[in-house]
Amino acid sequence: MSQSSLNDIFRSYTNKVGLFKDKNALSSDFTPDNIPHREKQIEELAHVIAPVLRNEKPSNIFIYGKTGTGKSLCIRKVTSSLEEAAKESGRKVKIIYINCKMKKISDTEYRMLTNIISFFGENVPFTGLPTNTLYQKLTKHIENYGGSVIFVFDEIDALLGKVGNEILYTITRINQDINSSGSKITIIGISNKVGFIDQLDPRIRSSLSEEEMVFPPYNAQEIKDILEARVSMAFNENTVEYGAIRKCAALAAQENGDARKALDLLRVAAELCEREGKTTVNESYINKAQAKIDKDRVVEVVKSQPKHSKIVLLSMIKLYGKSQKAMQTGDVYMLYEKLTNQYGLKALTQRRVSDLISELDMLGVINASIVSKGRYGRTRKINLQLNPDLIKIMTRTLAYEFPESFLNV
DNA sequence: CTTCCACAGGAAGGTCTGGCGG
DNA sequence: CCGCCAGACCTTCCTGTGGAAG
Repeated sequence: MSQSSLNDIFRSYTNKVGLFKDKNALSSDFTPDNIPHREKQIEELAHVIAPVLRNEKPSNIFIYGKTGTGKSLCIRKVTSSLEEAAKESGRKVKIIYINCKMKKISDTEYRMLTNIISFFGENVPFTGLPTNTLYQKLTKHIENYGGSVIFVFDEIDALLGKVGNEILYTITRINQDINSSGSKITIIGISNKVGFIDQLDPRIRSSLSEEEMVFPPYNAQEIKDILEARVSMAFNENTVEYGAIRKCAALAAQENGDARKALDLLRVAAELCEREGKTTVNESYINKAQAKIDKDRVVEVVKSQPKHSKIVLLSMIKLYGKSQKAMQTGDVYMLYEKLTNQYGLKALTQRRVSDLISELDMLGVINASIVSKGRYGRTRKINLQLNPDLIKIMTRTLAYEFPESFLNV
């Protein structure tokens, strides 16, 4: 690229009035003053936790709703105004908001506890101590606090199994143990899996769902309202065509009424548009944005996979390249073994590879389902229903790490 | 109806890393 | 320095299973 064209790029940025007025308004952690179509839920939530202001213990709440239905947003809104109200009336209220899905931060029992304790101002070593010690520390902190402590566990379904049961059970038990100290604990659980509550330990289940709330998916009309409100905040006037908004809403409504998705689409579309130097976002950019989001996600995931997982994926791409049709675990494993040998690596067991395959499935890189072929066994049918473009990109991503000869087997 | 394939996927345990406190 | 701990990542061993073929 010549120097002058580089100058052009920068000049065009400074001279032109951009599309965006405040891009922040499209980000997923932006809390607008007004949350459309959630007035009822917000009111109900407020009623449930209001007793805090009278030093009474509110019911625990369990909130269910699909991704992008405004659960976290409403909770954030309600808890922050509760904090304000508490400050005015001199009540002690502490909100402990934990997103359980945060990798490396709150996805294990130990890390979760570290995270919670940090809300009380103590920094615990991120490894090394026995969990027991952490539980003791936490109990002490809550006892000493002498006010209302509200735990918000967002995406609580991410800690299914032992981790979740252990933590939730202990926290509910702390509540009973410290009755005398004046501290009160309330738990708000947020999940996007319907069946989550049934998979919990019965002792926790009843206590967690004293109060239940459902956030229904937004329909296309509602998403359109949301988008319009945000568009006027985020963009300069007359930069987004109505058709683009409609398209966005339609796409997002298809995907379980996910408003976050709609906002992402719009943001990416506008970024693409801006990059091309155009001044109005129209429908075609929404389509491009959709494709870009999908592509970026897959590429990102593939890049961050560990080596063996990449080789497994490579095996699948090669098999797919040959036959263009679905394959099964055994086929993939055979090729995988061959490849690892060539690379001078020790192959993992089939048991492990089976897990890697199902991980790739969950990450949406491949599409696998269990099928029974009667006499010919029961296995995973693996499909790479990716477009050729994506397969090319994946191969290139993988080729970056493996020698050329390796790729042409 | 039974058989039997080709795995799925649970359980338990091993090994390694990074880090604690004494 | 030691012994201990949590967690990531694997292996070993295992039981379970949908449905075409016989």
